[in-house]
Amino acid sequence: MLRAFALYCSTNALFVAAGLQYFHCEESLLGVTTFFVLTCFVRLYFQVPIRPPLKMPQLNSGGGDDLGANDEMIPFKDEGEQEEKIQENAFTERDLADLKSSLVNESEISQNPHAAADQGAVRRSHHDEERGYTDKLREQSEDVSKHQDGGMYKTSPYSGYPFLMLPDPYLPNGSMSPSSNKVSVVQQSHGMHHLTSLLPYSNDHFNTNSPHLPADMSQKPGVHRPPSQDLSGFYSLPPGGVGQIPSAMGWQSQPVFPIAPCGFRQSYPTSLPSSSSFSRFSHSLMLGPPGMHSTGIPHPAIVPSSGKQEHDQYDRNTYAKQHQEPKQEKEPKKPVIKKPLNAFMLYMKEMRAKVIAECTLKESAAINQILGRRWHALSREEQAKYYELARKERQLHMQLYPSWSARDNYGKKKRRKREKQPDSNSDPGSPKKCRARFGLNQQTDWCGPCR
DNA sequence: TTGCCTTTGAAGCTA
DNA sequence: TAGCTTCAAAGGCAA
Repeated sequence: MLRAFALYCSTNALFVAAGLQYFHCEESLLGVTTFFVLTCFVRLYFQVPIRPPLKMPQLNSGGGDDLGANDEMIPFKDEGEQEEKIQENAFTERDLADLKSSLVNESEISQNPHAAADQGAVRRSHHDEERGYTDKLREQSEDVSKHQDGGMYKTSPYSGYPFLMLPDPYLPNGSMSPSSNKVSVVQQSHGMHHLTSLLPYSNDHFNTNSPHLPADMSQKPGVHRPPSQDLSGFYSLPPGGVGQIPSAMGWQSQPVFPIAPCGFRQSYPTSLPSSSSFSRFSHSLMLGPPGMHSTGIPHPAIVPSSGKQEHDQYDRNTYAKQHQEPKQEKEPKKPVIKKPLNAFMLYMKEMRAKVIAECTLKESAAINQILGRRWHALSREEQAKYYELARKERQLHMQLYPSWSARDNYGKKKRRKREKQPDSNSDPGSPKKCRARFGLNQQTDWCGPCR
């Protein structure tokens, strides 16, 4: 029995030493140590399970008696069986190391299981939350790498984007920053010459408080008001309007805007210098009849009622044909007033040529996809410029065509009923829906989560 | 020849 | 009021 006790103590020297250290701070060290050693022996020798402590024994807790030193156990070793015990001891040390390791893991988990679970949940939630963004990021990064767009792309707005953005502070009092007052519409395509025009929106013209504009911008549609002199220079009068356009404002006398290469319509100068400026003038319109209102004032929103292709054909040939074929005079087609362009359309007009040049793409569907992603990648300020331009366009359009309604053009395209497809309006994740979900202003508030 | 594709936003319509 | 539809630009493509 005693021999077995000595043997066990020698083979479990580390364990016993650890137990001694565990109680080394006690006053009655000798009694506690003796009791602990005996208890350990009795428990382990008779295979009574010992519950490991939740906390690891504090080794070398600093100062005090080093009662836990291994040499304390030397008297228990049986020197005659030392070699045999060495191997055993090594084995038990490995077991003890495993036990310590398991205790460490258990301790770490048990110390704050909720925190660990929360951390995991947060990670999962964060991961799920960012998954959509990362998908977009991946798309964008692919797009960036694909198109080698060094300057156009910015750091992804998805990263670190606040979940709920504050209301968009852009355009306080309806005005923009001086830089945003003019939007560069540089179009460069396929090595052609630069086609640079500006949209020098003048606050004098577009500020609702401007004396140039009628005070009652919200006038009832259908009530014609003679347009202001400034506006008459770039927007034709409403069909049937009583206003007369000065002959000097005819297209022949207008400064010619450069013709966009590759058939691209030139981005129109939305801004209006007080003397002579246009809004949404395309090169085709500059050629004459296509956008020519009956008054002789060209306007990009006015196109032949037969549609785009006829419009394009009109651009190229109709002017000459019109002089050769007087038939058209017999059947004057009612001009169609197009919808004012929204912010994204303005952006597309500006950036399309650049994307085409960069990506050597021609299909508008693919280009528009790229532009759509780039649109979302734009900063708030950059998008705000286009929102402001679009807003002014609508104001101007409303001014010049007070009786016009978007309904007027319904059915003009004769579009077939499409199959149900997720679009921007039906997509719950679309910026429009997202703004509505968060109670944000549809035009001015930024929709962060949708970026 | 004409509509589709593809994008976002504005406006109109409907329930 | 929410949800849906249409149109605005653009050019290749298919029927």
